Amino acid sequence: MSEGGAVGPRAGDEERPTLEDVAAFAGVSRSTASRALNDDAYVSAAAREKVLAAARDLGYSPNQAARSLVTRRTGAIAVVLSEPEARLLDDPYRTAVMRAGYRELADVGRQMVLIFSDTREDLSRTVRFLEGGHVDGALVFAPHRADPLPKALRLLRIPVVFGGQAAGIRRGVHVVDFDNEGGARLAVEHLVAAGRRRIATIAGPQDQSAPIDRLAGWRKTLLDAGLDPADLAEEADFTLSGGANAMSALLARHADLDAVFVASDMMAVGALRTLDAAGRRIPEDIAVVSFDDNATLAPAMDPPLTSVHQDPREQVHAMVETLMRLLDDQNLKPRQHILPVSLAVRASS
Amino acid sequence: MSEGGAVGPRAGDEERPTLEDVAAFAGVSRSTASRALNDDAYVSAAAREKVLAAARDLGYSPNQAARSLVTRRTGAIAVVLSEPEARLLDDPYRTAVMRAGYRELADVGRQMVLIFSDTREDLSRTVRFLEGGHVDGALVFAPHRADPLPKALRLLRIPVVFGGQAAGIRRGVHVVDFDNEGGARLAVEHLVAAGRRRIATIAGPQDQSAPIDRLAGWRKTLLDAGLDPADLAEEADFTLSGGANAMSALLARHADLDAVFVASDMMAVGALRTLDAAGRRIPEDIAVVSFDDNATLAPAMDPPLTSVHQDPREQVHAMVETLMRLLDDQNLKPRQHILPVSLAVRASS
DNA sequence: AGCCGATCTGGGAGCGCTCCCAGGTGTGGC
DNA sequence: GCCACACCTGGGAGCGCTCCCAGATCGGCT
Repeated sequence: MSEGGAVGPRAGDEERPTLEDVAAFAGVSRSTASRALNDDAYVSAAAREKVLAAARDLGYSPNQAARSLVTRRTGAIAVVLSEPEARLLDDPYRTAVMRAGYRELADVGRQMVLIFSDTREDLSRTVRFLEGGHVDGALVFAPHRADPLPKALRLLRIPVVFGGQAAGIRRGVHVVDFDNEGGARLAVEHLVAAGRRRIATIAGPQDQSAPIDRLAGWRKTLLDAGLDPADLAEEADFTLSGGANAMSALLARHADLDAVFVASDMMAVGALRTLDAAGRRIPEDIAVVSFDDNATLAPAMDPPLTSVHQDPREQVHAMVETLMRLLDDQNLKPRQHILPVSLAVRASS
Repeated sequence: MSEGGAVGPRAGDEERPTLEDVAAFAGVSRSTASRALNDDAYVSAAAREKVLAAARDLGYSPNQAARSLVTRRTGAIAVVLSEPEARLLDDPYRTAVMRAGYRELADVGRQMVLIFSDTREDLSRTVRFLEGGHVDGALVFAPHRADPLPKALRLLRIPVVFGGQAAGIRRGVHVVDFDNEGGARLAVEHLVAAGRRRIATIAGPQDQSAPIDRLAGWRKTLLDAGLDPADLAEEADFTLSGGANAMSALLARHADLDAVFVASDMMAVGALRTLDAAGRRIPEDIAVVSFDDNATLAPAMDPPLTSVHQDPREQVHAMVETLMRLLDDQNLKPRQHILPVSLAVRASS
C-alpha cells in the first residue's frame, strides 16, 4: 500500500518509450532493435520489419542524449556569426549565410545551432558553449581583424572551419574564402576596358580582410593600367547611408569621375541615390560596379547593378564539406580554399 | 603486451577530463565534486574551493549528453520559423526575431537552436527534430493559415509557445501576439484626426492572420468614422516591389487619395517610391502610415515614416517567459497574450 | 552524559543508448 | 559427415553524469 499515486512523476510527463520497450514489443532483444533502427548489417528482414513497426506503433524516437553519450557525436554543428549587434540586422550577406548554413547542414543530416557573438561581450559564453560538447564542430564567420574569437578557438578541441579569413591567424586553420582581390580586379578591368579612366572606389571597413583585399585589388589594377589611384578611395561601413555619404565625398573631391567600384551592393544602392540626386546618369556619366551580386538587390536596382558574383551558398557548401572531412580525420591538413568569383555584367556599367 | 598503440583512440582525440578526474584531482568524491560544480547546498567551503580549482586546472567542462541523460533537460530551446524560403531573406521582422530569440534565451541560460521550416518540404524533418529530445521546448512562428506545422505540434509532448496566431488552432495553445487590429485602428484614427478622408490601405497577404487583422482594423475604423472603405484596399505580399505595385494600382483607381495605411514598413518603402515617381508630396498630398516601426527602416526613410510600433524583442521576451513557466508546470493554463502597440508619429503623416 | 538535528561526505544505482563478444543457426565444400 | 564461414541474435559493459541514501562528524540542547 505504499505505492500510492501521490508522489509519482510530474503530471503530463508521459513515459517516453525506450529502445527496450520497442524491443520487447517487437519480441526481439535491445541489440537487434538498435541494429534495425540504425540499419546496421546482419539483421534479418523479418526482425527489421517487426522493429520498425513497433517503433511506429509506440511513437518511439531515440533519446539523443543517451545516443551521443556513447557515440560522442551530437549531430549538431554551430554556425557562429561574430559581429557587433547592429551590423547583422541589415546585412543581406549574413542572412544568406544563415539560410545556406541551415540547408547545407540539413543535407548532410546535421542540425545547425546558430550563435551570435557580439565580438566583445559574448566571447566567453560562446567559447564555453562550443567547448561544452553541445556540437561536433563549428563554422565560424569572424571578419573583424581585432576579433579575439579565432585565437580563443585555437585552444579548443573542436573542429572549426572559417568563412573568410580568421582574424590574426595566417596558417594552421581551415578557411574558405572568396577571391576578393581577384574580384576587384575583374571589376576594375571591366571598367578600364570600357574606356573609363577616372575610377574611384567606395571601400568597406578596413578592419576586415575582405574589404582590405578588395581595395588592394582596385589599387593594383589601376596601377597596372597606368592610372593613378591617389585620393580616389573613400572608406564606408557597408551600409546604405555610408555608401551614399562616401559617394558625395568622392563627387565633391572629383567632379570628373567616370566610374566607381563599390565594395558591396548595399553601399552601391546608397551611391546610386547620391548620383541620382546629383543628376549623374548611369552608366553614361558614371559607371557603377559593385561586389556581392546579392540576388535580391543587384538585379532589382535602377539601373540593375553590374556586380562581382559570390555565392554564399557555395561558400557554406565548401565549408560544410571541409568540416565533414575534418570530423572524420582530425589530422586533415589545413588549407586555404579560395573560391573564384565572376562578374555579372548589367546595365550600370 | 597486448596493450599496443596501434588500435587506440583516434589521433587528436585527447581525453577530456571527466567529473571523476576532477574529483580525484581535488581529493574528494564524485558526488562532492558534482555538488560543488552545481553549487548545491551542503558542500564545505574548502571542498568547493578544491573542486573549482581542479576543474580550472584540468580544463574541465561537463559532458552535456551525460548530464541531460539524467536530468532530462537539454538547456536548448528551438526557435522555429515556418516560412517559404524566399520570404525570409528580406524580412526585417524575422531577422529581428532571430536576434531577439538568441538574446532573450541567452539571458535565461538557454541556447537557441534555429529551425527554418519551409512550410511543405521540411515539415516531417522539423517535427522529427523537435520530438527527438534535442530541445526542451520551442518558440514557433507559423503565420500562414494553411501551415500544417501547428497542428502537427499538438501531437508532440514538447512545450510550445507561438509567436502570432497558430494556424488553424483557436484555443488550448500558448500565444503571444500583437494587437494588430488595434494598431491599424490607431493608424487610421490618426489619419482621420488629421482631416484625411480618402484613406486607402495596402494590405498584407490575406493568408496570414496578422495582415487579416490589420485590414479588419482599417475597415472598421473607417466605418466608425462614417467613411466608405469600398475599393480602397489592395493586397500585396509584404515586399518592397509588392508595395510599389499596389500603390500604383490604388493611384490608378483613385486619383484623389489623401492617405494610405500600409501594412508593413517594407511595403511602405515601395509605396513611397511610387508616390515619389508620381509626383505626390508626402505628407502634403498623401499621408503615409505603416506598420512594424522597424528601427532601421522607418526612421531612415524620406520622409521618416509614421508607423505602428511593435517590438519583436518584447514579443520574444514574453514568449520566453511563458515557455519558462510552461517548463516548470506542464499544466499551465494556455492563454492568448496580446501585446499593445503604439503609434510612432513622424513626418510622413 | 546523552541525544538530536544540521551539515557534510562517499558509494551505488541507473538514465537509454551503442558496441563488443560469445554463441546459435544455416549453407556450402571437401 | 564434418568443418569453415557466412549470417543473425542476445546479453553485458560502460559512456559521464545526477540523485538517493547511508553514514560520519560536530555542535548545542536537554
